[in-house]
Amino acid sequence: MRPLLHPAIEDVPVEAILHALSDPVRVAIYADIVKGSEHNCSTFLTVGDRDIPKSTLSQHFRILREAGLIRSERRGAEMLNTSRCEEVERRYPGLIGAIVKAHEIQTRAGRRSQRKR
Amino acid sequence: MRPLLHPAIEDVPVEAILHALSDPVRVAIYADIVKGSEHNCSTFLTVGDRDIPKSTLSQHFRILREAGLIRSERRGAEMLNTSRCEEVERRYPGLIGAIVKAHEIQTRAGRRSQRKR
DNA sequence: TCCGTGGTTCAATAGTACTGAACTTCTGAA
DNA sequence: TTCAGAAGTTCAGTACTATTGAACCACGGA
Repeated sequence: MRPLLHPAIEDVPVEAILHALSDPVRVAIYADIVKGSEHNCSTFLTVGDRDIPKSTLSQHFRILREAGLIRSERRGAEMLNTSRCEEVERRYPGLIGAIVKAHEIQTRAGRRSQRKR
Repeated sequence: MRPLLHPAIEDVPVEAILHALSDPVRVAIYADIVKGSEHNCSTFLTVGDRDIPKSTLSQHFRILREAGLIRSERRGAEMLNTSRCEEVERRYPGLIGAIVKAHEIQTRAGRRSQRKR
C-alpha cells in the first residue's frame, strides 16, 4: 500500500479545500471529525440515512486528506483520522469555522423542514 | 432563451456554494464581482493568463447564479452581474468573507512565489 | 433591416467520481 | 503459526459532470 500523503498547508489551494467540502458526505464526515474525537473510517459506513460503500469512503478520506483537512494515521488494522484545523486556521483564518457553522445552520434548517412534513 | 434562475438563498445548500467557488476561474470572477462594481461576462474572457471561451464563461456564470451567489440582469444586449452577498451573509454569516479572504491570501502568496522564480 | 456585440444552447468529447471485486495489513483466537 | 475476520486500499468499468466549438438568439445603432 502506498504511503499516506499529507501535503503542507502552504501547498493546498483554497479551491481544493472548498472542493473537498463541497460534497455532502465529506462535509458531514469532516464536521464530525472537527468536533474533536478521533474516528476511523468505518464510523461513517452510513451517513445520514445513506449507506456508503467502503471503497467510496476510502476515496472521500483521501480527498479530505489531500486537501490538508485531516491527518490519517494507521493504528494497527484501522486508521485514526484527526482534523488539521489549527494549521488550516493559521493559513486561512476563519475559513473552516465559517464552513462548519454554515453546515450546522443548514443541518438545523433541514431538520426543521423535515418535522413540518 | 430560457429565463434566468435565481434561487432563494434558503433553497441553496452550502455544498452548492462551496462547489461554485471551488473552481479557480469562478472564485476569481466572484471575488471581482464582490468588490462591488457591476460586470458583464465579457470582462472575464481572460482570467489570469488563461483565455476562456465564452460558452464556458456562460456556464460559470450560470453556476454562480444558481448557487445564489450573483444576480444577473439583462441590460440591453449585455448582462449585469452583481453579488448577492448580503443575502448569503444573512443565511451563512462569515462564509463569503472567509472564502474571499482566503482567496486573497492565496493570490498574494502566489504572486510572491512567482517573483522568487 | 442588417450588422456587430454579448450571451446562450446544444451536442460531442474529455475528465471525474462511484462502486464492486480483489487485494493488503493487522489482530486475536485456536 | 496458521487461520478467520475486520479495516482499508486499489483497480477498472461504468456513470456522471465539465469544457468547448458551432450554431443560435436578442438587443442596439447605422
